[in-house]
Amino acid sequence: MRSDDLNILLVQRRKAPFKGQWALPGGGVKRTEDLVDAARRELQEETGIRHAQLDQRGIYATPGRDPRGHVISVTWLALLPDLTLPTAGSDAKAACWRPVRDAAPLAFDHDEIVRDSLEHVRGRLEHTPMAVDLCVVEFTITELRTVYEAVWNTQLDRRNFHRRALRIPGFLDRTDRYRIGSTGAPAPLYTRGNADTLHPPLLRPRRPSPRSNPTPDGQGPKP
Amino acid sequence: MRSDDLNILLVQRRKAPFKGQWALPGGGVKRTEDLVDAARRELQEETGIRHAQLDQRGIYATPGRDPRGHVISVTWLALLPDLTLPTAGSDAKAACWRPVRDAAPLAFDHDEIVRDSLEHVRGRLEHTPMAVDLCVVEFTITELRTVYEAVWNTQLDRRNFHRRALRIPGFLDRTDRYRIGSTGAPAPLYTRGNADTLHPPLLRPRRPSPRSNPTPDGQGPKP
DNA sequence: ACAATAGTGTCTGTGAGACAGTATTGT
DNA sequence: ACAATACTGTCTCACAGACACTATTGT
Repeated sequence: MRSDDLNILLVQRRKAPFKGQWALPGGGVKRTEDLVDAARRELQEETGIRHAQLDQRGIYATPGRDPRGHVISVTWLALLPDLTLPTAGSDAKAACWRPVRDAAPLAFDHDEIVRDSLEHVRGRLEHTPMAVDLCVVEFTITELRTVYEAVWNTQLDRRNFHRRALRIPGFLDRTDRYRIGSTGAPAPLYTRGNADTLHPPLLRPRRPSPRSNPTPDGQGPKP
Repeated sequence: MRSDDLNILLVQRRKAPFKGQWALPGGGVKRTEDLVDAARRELQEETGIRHAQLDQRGIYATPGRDPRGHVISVTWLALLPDLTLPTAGSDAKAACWRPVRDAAPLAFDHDEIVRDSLEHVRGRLEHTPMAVDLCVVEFTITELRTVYEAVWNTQLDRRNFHRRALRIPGFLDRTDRYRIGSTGAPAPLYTRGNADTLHPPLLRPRRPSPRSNPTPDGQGPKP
């Protein structure tokens, strides 16, 4: 998450094929190495990022996806708040964050990988506290809602989201601190709870909306 | 599906390691071969089954999962109605269907693979017409419900299931034929519709049940 | 007649979505 | 005073789940 937008981490390729083009960071696995260790190592080598929680996502093996031969790629997913700044590494000329909307076109079949992964995250946000990974350690309900809105690319009703999020047991732990500095009432800060699945789930809107358009009511209350 | 129960296809290993033990069918990929072709070939060699629709499921690469070395396994999933009888092939001493409940213990980490895959199928049944793959070409609503009950390991209300399944556009196409032979009214036969996702989804019961136990009302109507 | 199955209808509780109103802050 | 934000409450519609009833078959 960077400035209320979902970004992905890209590197600019130093070598052929696709030299100079943008791609997802990655590389080969060594013989003695577990897959997740290889992913972690490549991430660090190419972007300097450490300590990210990597979750296995999928595998891509269509013949011809890599002009060098029959390359099988295992993809990994990590969600980070906006604190990290990537630094280019050995195999990469440069590294940067790019809004996921504007990422295409990428090298290899990485557009497809990004598309699949985004859809995966969208679904997982409903049943896991994964969105918390995209917030700083202590966050407000509004900041959490901003994450959901960015990933789902929708507008959510502020009040209904608030009510539903707090109803889920083990999702959010309230602290005794508040976010101040901006205009408005001070917003309580929350941390991630101990639940690893959300019951009930926090479902994204599915119907086109029964009564009216999904327009937030901007007008104030009657005096 | 065999006799209202969800079964998985197992082979008995002919060679070490785990010689004589039951395992999922599988084998190595050749250099020129796409992954799905390798899976299809191994399935046919070891069990004689052809023409199954294989979907990629996951990848398993934990070091030590195979005593022969660092083996990375890509797993594939196919759902079949109960017409097929496996025949043992080259690398397998025998092949059989086994109820998924009674499958453990299997060779390697195949118990874990089975567990993950079952959970995956359980979720997919809510959003895809995948359950139809476990029925014969023309099936009754009751037969379809039996599939859902077997996979989810629950009892579903006959009438509510009926109503909800038929409400989903593109899920089921009614034929003009009926299933007869057993007692009771003739049941209309259906075929799979053209939808590839279910809107609205056919969700499995999540709450413990608000009013009473999930007991079907066995008693007949009042005269 | 009776049991078993298929199909339809009704009722109720829960929850999502829409929206009003109040409280607290900075400008 | 006013704008912006946080929080609470109410209303309505949709639907899941529970269950009653009718229709059609075989024994």
